[in-house]
Amino acid sequence: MNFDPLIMKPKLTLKQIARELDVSVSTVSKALRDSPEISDETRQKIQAFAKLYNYKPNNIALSLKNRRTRTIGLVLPEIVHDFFATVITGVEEVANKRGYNVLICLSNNSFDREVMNMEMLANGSTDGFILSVAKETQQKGDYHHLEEVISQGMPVVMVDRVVNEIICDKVIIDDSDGARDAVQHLIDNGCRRIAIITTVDYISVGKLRTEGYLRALRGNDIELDEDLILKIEDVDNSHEAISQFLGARKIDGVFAVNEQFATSAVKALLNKGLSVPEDVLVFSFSDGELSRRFIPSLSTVNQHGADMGAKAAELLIDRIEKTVTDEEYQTAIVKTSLVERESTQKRKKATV
Amino acid sequence: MNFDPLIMKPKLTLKQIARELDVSVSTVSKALRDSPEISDETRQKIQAFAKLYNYKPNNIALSLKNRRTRTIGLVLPEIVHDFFATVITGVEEVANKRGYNVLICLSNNSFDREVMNMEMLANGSTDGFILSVAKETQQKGDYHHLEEVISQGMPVVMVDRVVNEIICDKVIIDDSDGARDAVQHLIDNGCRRIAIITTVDYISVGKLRTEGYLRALRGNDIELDEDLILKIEDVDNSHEAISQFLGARKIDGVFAVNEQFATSAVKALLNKGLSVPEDVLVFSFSDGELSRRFIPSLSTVNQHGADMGAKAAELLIDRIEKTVTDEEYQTAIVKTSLVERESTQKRKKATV
DNA sequence: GAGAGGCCCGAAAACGTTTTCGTGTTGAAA
DNA sequence: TTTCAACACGAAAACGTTTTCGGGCCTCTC
Repeated sequence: MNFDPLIMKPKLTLKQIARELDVSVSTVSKALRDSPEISDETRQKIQAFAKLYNYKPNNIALSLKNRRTRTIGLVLPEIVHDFFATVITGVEEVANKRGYNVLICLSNNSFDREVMNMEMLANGSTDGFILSVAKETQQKGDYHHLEEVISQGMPVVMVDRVVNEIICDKVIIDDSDGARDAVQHLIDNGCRRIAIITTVDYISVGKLRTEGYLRALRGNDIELDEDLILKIEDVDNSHEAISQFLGARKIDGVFAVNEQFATSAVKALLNKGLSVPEDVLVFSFSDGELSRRFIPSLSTVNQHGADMGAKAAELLIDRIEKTVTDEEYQTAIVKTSLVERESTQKRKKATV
Repeated sequence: MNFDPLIMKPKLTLKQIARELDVSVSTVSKALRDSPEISDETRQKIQAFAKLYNYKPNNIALSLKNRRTRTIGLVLPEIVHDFFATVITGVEEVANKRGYNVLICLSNNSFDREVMNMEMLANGSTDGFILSVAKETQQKGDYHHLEEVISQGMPVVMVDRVVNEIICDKVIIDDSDGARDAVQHLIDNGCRRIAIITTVDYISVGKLRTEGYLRALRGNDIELDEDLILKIEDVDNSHEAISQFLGARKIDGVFAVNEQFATSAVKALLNKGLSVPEDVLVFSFSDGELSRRFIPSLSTVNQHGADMGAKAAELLIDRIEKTVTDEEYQTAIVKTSLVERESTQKRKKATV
């Protein structure tokens, strides 16, 4: 079936139906919406015609008229890591269920692109935003673009990487508790010299996870050794740093705040002649494909990204559809859960 | 800064500027677009005002007027696997560069959701589609929704999972060649009994990769052993099947058509007491985080997903912006490339 | 002083909807 | 026969733009 201009059938409009059936546009519109103003006869005629030619109202016209687009903007720093991918899945699912589309923009962790994207979408394309702020934005601390859209009356929900200075709905996980639980698990399994591989402090979640690590140590009266803390600035070139760090220290456990750090750690330990989990236990954050498939499979703190995305979409759409906006902004905390796998089980079982 | 209704400043419109400056709406519009019809004085006054209050035209109104949305719809089967994530990145990048937004919908490999999504977006939300068809759609062979949007004059570009029955622009990789090269590489490194772990044939890319495998064998006069071919139906529960398959056969090489199969294969081999790459070489398809981070890191056929997405976006936007549509539809083939890593290097080097 | 022409600007239509309001016709009640 | 309600439908405005067209006023020229 080649593309033949002759059989092109452009979208049907109310006006065309009206002309065809020799009624007015208003009559067609009302008939299709089952208005009692229209007689049964006319209504059935119009509905039959519309169905036959598969009429669907034009979304853009509806958006303009109703001044709402039934579209939500999702702005993410990146997408290649499983966590954000699952967030998208969650957002998409409830958005679709509630009749919304999802416009996705990637900031690539760049402040400028984040601002650009939001300005682009704020001009009518979107009824609200779900946002996980770019690394660079957190570093700069410049949030004028957020204040801007909020002051225009657009609801914003922040996910995971939130900024406290902005008042809006938020969805986060108990980063600190999750980290504490993970480290506690290491301690329970006999670890005493536990290294942490984390991010620099301006990344909110990195800072919180570091806190959790510290709390776990304190809670078990293990003296903090600052020398066992590695803060990574540049994630992309982290492997070398991790390798050197672990190579020079004697430890029995590693807590890494993401899968990348964790796998680098395992590799470094193997190169050093140690084995995981026999010599060193490794616990990771962010449960993704990588952790599941890795050998040894990695114990992780599951962030339930899909749940977070779903919750964020619910909050946003509720906010969009509320006429009265008197409800307090809330911060939903999605519970993490520990997923125990081979990397923390001393007696290595061949789990599949 | 709490959200205060009092400092709400809703979006500025031409009408408001006009009223404020005591001119007509048309004058404002022309002034902002630097029309020569407007005197310097008025123009500067209006532009200054617009800039001061940060006027931005409403996208929806523009879309309605121009009957184009500058938005492209991207419909994908899934997103948690790196390949599609990189495709998104590529699409997003050139779309943004050329002033387009990207509406993403996930079909979750479901036919119904694919149809729903496309119908939703086709009603004016989108100027065209980039699509990778759902598994279920390929299985059913029902493409009426594609014919539908195409007959309405919306350009469609298919990526990776294409269907030959539909005439439109396509972006694919040389699946068969890539697979052949990978298997050739195994042969060159001494493999003779090479197993393939692939998908069922209705998945277009799986079938093509299987073809490449067969071609490589033929090209080297290696007799085909049907018993070394494993076709997986259910990806999610594939590990058990792979484990049994490899456990019962004597081989010296494995070619897997995706990262999941490859990692399962490595695990199964290890459980069997074999080591990779010393005893068995493993080559995978789809170069993602998993292959890079795995131990041993996996040799893969890199699909260059970002390039594919970028190319698809270019094709689509060209098609959208062409007034004359006489150009032939083209199928762009993005070259794959082999990435050699530890899983096929007999002398295991500690690459980082 | 009158016509011509150029300069600026406004009115209106259009994109595709929905909704309010008005109006003509019909039937029945007075 | 008149009046009034119910009924069925159409006209028009509105959402926020852009663009075409027309017109008023000034200046120049003869």
